[in-house]
Amino acid sequence: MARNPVPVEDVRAASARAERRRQILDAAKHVFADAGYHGASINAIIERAEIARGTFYLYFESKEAVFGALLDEAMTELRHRIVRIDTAPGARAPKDQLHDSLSSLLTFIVSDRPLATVLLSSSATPDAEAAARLAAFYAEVRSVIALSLETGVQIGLLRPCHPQLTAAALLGLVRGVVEHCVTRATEQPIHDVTRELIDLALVGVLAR
Amino acid sequence: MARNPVPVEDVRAASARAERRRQILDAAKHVFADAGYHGASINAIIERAEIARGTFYLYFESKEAVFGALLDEAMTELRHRIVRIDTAPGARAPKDQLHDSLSSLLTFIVSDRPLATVLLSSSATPDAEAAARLAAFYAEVRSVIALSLETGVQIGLLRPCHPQLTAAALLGLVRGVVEHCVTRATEQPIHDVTRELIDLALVGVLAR
Amino acid sequence: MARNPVPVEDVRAASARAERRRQILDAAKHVFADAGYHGASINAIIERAEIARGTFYLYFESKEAVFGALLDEAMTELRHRIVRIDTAPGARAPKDQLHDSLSSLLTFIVSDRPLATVLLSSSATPDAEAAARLAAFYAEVRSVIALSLETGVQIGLLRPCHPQLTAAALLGLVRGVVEHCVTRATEQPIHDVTRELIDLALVGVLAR
Amino acid sequence: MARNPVPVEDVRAASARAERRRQILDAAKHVFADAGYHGASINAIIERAEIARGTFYLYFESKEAVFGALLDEAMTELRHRIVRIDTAPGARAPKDQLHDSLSSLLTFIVSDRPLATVLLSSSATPDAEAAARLAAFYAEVRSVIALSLETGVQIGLLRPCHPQLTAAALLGLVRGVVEHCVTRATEQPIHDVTRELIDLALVGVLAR
DNA sequence: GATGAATGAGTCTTCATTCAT
DNA sequence: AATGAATGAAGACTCATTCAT
Repeated sequence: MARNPVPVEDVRAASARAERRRQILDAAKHVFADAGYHGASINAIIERAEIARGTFYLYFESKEAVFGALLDEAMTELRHRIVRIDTAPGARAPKDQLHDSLSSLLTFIVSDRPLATVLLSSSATPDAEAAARLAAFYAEVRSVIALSLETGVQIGLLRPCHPQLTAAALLGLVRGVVEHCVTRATEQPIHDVTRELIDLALVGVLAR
Repeated sequence: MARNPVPVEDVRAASARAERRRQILDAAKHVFADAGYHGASINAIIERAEIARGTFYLYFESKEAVFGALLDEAMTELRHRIVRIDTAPGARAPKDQLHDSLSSLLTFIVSDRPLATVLLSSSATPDAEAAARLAAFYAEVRSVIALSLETGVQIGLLRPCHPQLTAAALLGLVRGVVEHCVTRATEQPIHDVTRELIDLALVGVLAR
Repeated sequence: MARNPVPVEDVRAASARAERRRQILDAAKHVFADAGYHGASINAIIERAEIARGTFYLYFESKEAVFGALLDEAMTELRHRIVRIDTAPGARAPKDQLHDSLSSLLTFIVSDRPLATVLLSSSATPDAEAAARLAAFYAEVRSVIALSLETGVQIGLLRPCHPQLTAAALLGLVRGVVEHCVTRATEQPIHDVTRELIDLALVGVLAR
Repeated sequence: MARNPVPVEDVRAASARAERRRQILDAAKHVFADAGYHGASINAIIERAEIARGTFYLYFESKEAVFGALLDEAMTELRHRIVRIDTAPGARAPKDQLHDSLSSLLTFIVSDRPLATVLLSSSATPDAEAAARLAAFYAEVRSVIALSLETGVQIGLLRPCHPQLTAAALLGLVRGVVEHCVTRATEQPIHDVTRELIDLALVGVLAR
């Protein structure tokens, strides 16, 4: 057996560092959720994380940097949960695929209330770059939805519609639902919420 | 006849005061839209309003107070445009009523981009009370929608649904559309947008 | 008599502002002299000036700005006192002209001990621009001296020498003398100091 | 014979320690020269020395301590090069002695640009004690010069002058020349510079 | 002996608010 | 009523120093 090229201490150190980072990230998430980007103070973050002022800057360059890291992490998670619908002949029913994808996404976001709060409210200009990044993320999601809509229309599954506008509306719809779930204390099972959300999007509220 | 209890000068003075107030309110609206609540500085507001620092505090108690006044004004305007659907036998088709009401609302909000920006982004905790007021407003709107949904279901116009959840979703949908209209430079006619929005809400995206 | 175009209050306000500025500038000069550029804290300056923290920034953009203003002011004063020797036929004896010019310069600088300290010690990198400005000033002085030397050599008044090097040496010589005067508590009359300085520069220390 | 009281390993260790110390001292010298005392950060020093943060404090008590050590070292070197002129009957010509002594001194200081920078600029109050030490060194030099001047006057070699003041002036003159040599990229041979400097000090700039 | 993560006092700067004129 | 100079609490960030490993 070859000698382990990465000494045990380094691994420990690395994971200790990662833990510290997580601890700060978590504290920051709560503070951002409570006070918004501008309202959040480094003071509040380090108090919550129970670290010294300087320690914060050992792990993040600036307030903006933590915020950015928070967004990036969330966006990565969310991206994993956004799956393109497979419309190939043998694939599962699109509605079922949609249900699973959305369900996973909602479960993730609703289970992390502070994160949801940050994502929902942070269009509030958190200083240039971070705002841009979030805006870019939402734009990306909208464009995924718009493309899906176009495909759906082409294969006759969906009725004709203005894809950009409809995508914006649907994203808003999901955001509204997330806000609902996060705000209300009494939580319905996510599966039911997802079903209702999908029904609303697919067939609307009108009785047949 | 008794002497007019309100002298002419006072009326003039009162209206001059009201104009000044308006001037400040408008300036504040733009600044809040550009920079968010925390990012907005009294400096920026008084520069835009072309008044002295102290004058600001002659009209508003604090930064939070202008923000609150701004929200209150907007909420009053919006409330006027939210009309309960008349489902009495002789009334116009519910869909047409809905179209007119929504159309008027969207026209109002989309034509005032800064106001829209403030309303959309201001969940970003602008210090306690103002945030609470906006939240209360949205809750009010949601409850109007929820009641309408319940009525609609009762009279068989709408299919059964979870009213709270669906109301939250629909509000989100409208917000998404407003954001779309405000963000995009190329503006579609509001009537078309409204029609699309209503179709989406009523019959969804699925082809029949 | 025409009406005074500048209202009395404005004049008062302007001079009040100027006084405030001077008050801060003086405080800053002492603090810079005591602690050097980096060592000087805004805290120390405002305490000495007996003003509030914010007031400082009403008059100066930054710490660097006060320092720059201080240097500029001093440099302006010094420039006024650096007079080119008139070597025209009817002019006063060059040595006398030199004496008057130097005497005025030394009187000015020696009477303002803190200023002298700042000027003597501030080659210690006070952040970019200010350092550059002071360096430029000294370079300017050196070049004035060098030119004078060249002229003197051409008209046969001075013996041939390397102008740049000699100018640097003479500037150092003056600085040494200033330092001497500023450091020693027992002050000789400036006229005597000036005479000695000039003798040294002109005929050296060697006995004939 | 008794066992050698200083084991070989200790010698090695001692010299290893000395090397480390030198390594840090050199790094510090460059950093102080680049950024001045206050502007210099321990960070910059340890990065340049390629050592860990804690290691620095194993060799020096504090930032001030390295600075002090730097000055002490330089002062020791300089002291070795300051030789009293021998005016005994059989001795070499005083001017030649002076030339050799000054030449050696200038060669040393000019060849170590960072050190020269530190020595020239460090009157910028590097925190109490170090500044005092440098001031003491300069005072010492001045007093050597003053004594030499007095002797020279007594033996009729020099013309009468105020020794303290002239010493201060001459020290300034040397500093001015050093600054000139260190600043200019194009370096004249030190011997020429020395000759010019000595001529200036001895016979001044006036033509006979 | 060497390391570098952690510390927290201290820095510069901003900005909502007050108040004498 | 209007002004704007003055205020000082609070903010983000730096850096010399310590100490457990």
